[in-house]
Amino acid sequence: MTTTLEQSQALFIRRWGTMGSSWGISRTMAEIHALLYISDRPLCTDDVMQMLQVSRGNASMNLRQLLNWGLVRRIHTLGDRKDYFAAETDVWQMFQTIIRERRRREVEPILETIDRCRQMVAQDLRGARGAERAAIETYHQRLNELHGFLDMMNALLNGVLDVGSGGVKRALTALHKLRG
Amino acid sequence: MTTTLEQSQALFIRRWGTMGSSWGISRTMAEIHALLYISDRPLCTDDVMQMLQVSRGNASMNLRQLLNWGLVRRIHTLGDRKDYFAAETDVWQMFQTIIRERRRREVEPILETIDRCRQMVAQDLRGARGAERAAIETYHQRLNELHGFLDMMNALLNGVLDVGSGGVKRALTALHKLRG
DNA sequence: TACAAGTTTCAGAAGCTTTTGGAAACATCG
DNA sequence: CGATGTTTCCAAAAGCTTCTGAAACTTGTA
Repeated sequence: MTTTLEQSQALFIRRWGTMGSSWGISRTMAEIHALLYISDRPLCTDDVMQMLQVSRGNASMNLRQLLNWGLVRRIHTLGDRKDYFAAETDVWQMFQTIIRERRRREVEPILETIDRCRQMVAQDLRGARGAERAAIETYHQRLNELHGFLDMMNALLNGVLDVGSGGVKRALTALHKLRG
Repeated sequence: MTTTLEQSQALFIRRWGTMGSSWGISRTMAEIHALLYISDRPLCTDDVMQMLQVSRGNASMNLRQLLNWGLVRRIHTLGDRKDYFAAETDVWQMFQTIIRERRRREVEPILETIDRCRQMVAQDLRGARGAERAAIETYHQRLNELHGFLDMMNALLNGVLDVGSGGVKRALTALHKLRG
């Protein structure tokens, strides 16, 4: 027999998994995260295997990845040798963790690459003439714009993380009042 | 012979492609976008094929996808039957487009699912007792928190999109002064 | 030390996504 | 209309990612 609760949870887990895959997170990893997030008690590897119908290896790999990200923590119970796992339940904390991870993996490498690309053409800019020069100038300028934008977004994100959920709420009501 | 400019551009294109794949955008699509973004003139399908070494079908498919997203536009030149393509070069505009697309595809479905999941267990909450009730309550509350958070982020994003790059810059300097 | 319970690793299998290349559809011009 | 050049579609192939299951490993216990 399947209860309404179980059906509802399965639906949520599936959706979270789908969303994960369009975010570069493996479906199973996202599903495990969803499962732990909505569970009212820590779960062990066998629980995960049984509830999501995945192999032991798979469950183990993805649990470790979640620990790596800092989205899930291990829980030891006295007198039980099994590892149990629980998800971070503070959504704001979760958000911070995800942002930091993604920034480290995605924004920083692109900023480094842009720097490197700019350096590579910097010398050529002197000395070049005509069409070649125009091409270099356009390229250089586009790189600058992109870099500037990413820097700004980084700063904005830092601001948001610093002021926290309360700060964002206050900022939003202020913004709302400003335009009536 | 490969110029420094070409090497630098190839590097940027590769990196943008890599980044794309961890964003749910196919590598080729991201590479084509990068190519058009840094080019100082519109390019045709053959240019793309030649420069990125991809097949005609592939180039065509991905160009269409970019048109769909609104990141690239078609350019017709008088006296030339070929289609030419140019990327949106205003980074802020680009950002808006990407945010809107991703929100439509990712945030909205999850909000709908959460609503649906909440409705499914709402009735069960009356009538349930003991452990079953505790499980439902926890689940319901976690869904609420997540929903609230996503709503707030949506509002913040709307705010950012509304005030534009100037507004964000002003907000950031204000924030910076506040804390000395 | 041997054993039991639990966890991690990894090579191969399965499944999914992307790419190719050719055929069909489409558009334009004389 | 037919010739010509361009774009789109699609089925098969390639490539990549994820998953499985069994073996290796770790840790605690007697």
